[in-house]
Amino acid sequence: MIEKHLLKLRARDEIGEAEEAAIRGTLGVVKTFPADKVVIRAGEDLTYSTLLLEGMMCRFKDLRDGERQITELHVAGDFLDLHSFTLKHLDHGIMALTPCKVVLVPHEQLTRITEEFPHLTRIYWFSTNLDACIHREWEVSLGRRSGLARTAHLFCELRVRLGIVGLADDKGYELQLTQSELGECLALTPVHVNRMLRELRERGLVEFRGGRVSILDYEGLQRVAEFDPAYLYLERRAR
Amino acid sequence: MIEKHLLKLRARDEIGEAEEAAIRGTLGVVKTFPADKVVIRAGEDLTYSTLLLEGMMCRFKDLRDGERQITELHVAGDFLDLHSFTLKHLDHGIMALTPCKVVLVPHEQLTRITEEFPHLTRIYWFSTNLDACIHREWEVSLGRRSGLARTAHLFCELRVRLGIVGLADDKGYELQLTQSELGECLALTPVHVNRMLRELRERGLVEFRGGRVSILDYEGLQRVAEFDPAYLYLERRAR
DNA sequence: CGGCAAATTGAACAGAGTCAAAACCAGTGG
DNA sequence: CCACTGGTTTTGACTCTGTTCAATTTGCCG
Repeated sequence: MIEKHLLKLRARDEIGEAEEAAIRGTLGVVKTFPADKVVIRAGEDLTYSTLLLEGMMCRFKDLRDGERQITELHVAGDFLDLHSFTLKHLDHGIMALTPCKVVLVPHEQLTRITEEFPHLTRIYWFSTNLDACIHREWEVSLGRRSGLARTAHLFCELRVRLGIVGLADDKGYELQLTQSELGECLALTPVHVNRMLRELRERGLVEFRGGRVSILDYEGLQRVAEFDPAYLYLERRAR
Repeated sequence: MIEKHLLKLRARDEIGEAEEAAIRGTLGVVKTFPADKVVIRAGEDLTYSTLLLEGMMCRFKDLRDGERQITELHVAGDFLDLHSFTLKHLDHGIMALTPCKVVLVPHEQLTRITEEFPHLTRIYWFSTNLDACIHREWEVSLGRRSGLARTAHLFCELRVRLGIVGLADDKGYELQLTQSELGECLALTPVHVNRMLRELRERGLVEFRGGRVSILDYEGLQRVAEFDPAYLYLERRAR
């Protein structure tokens, strides 16, 4: 059930037998959500964290005028709100972008981990820091990259992150998002997203169509995006 | 020496005597840096974290064409790179914006904390999650807010964060940044920053001049910025 | 007093937004 | 089986926020 989660953790650090067992011991109820369902509302009290097993979710913040900024995409294997363990409630919402399956992890279980498994604690701490790395990279995208580069960059990021959990290869990956939703990630209007997708397609870099990203020229795509995967910390560190 | 750091922590949680002593026990060498000095380079191996005692620093990422995005500002009392404890090296640089004083905290001391002080560990984990909250809010600013609102929002954020450590009041606060540096935070050109500052001044909201932010109408400023301090988690949580 | 970075202002330009319309596509019900 | 519906995608024309380029002014400091 948590194979993808373990793949993600083990891409960066070693997880021993006892630690894996400890992780399995924290798992609670399994739940499913339909697409577009808001799973966690900003501000609500949380006593558990949520591990994404299948599907894609996102963190988002709404503005007064109805605009929405998606601040991070989540793929299978990600903890959606491990940070709620320390924050107790979130400053943002979390919603399903596709039908999703999750498993809940009660905070008291995580407290137990912090008291009995210091190394595993550091791994989970790392995991929330990795989210922060992604946020920073998105700040750079939103602040400095052109619409085209921004779009390309997102496709590169997903190529890597989905690749870690076996959901992407050099050919591409499934991505069930609308162009509007892409726009909510990229801070572009749906109209402009469409233009950027056409441009990337006409340049022979990627094609996004029918819920699938087809990578035509990964090298070229990375060049347009100025993509450097260093921020995703793919090296395995010794324990 | 670390009064401001304790003020920051205690604004959100209780710190007991033993914990305070433990924190003091982690402190290593004190260092000073002149303005504009890059203190930590992206990618370099780190074996200590750095606590800012005086001055202002920032996290930044450079792009190929020489552009720079500042992804977070740091004020006295902040850990600049507590996340380096789990990341081992940073995906971004850290530089001084003003003359600064810091104290180094060796990672082995932090490891000791994680092994002996679970509650304090959670507080520091929270602290890195708070940085992520700030990153998310900046994503919203960079993605969705107009130049004017973005500028106003930054002034509001600093009013709150500097206020916590006693460096700001309702009148305003010291801010030794150039308009170019503000532009690197806001992803605006220096020329446009200047125009936004004029607009804010002419509207009677804030005045930024001679290294000082003078708040003329905080209510109005928050309204323009759509500023909601919830993302800074000012409530104290019970232990 | 001179030098130089920072701040300021104006004018032309461009990337992305807005508005509007058409094409496409999947699901629904007669 | 097919017309209808509503959401999504696509394209064009016009607008606007913020950039670029260029020149001037201000202010600090040796």
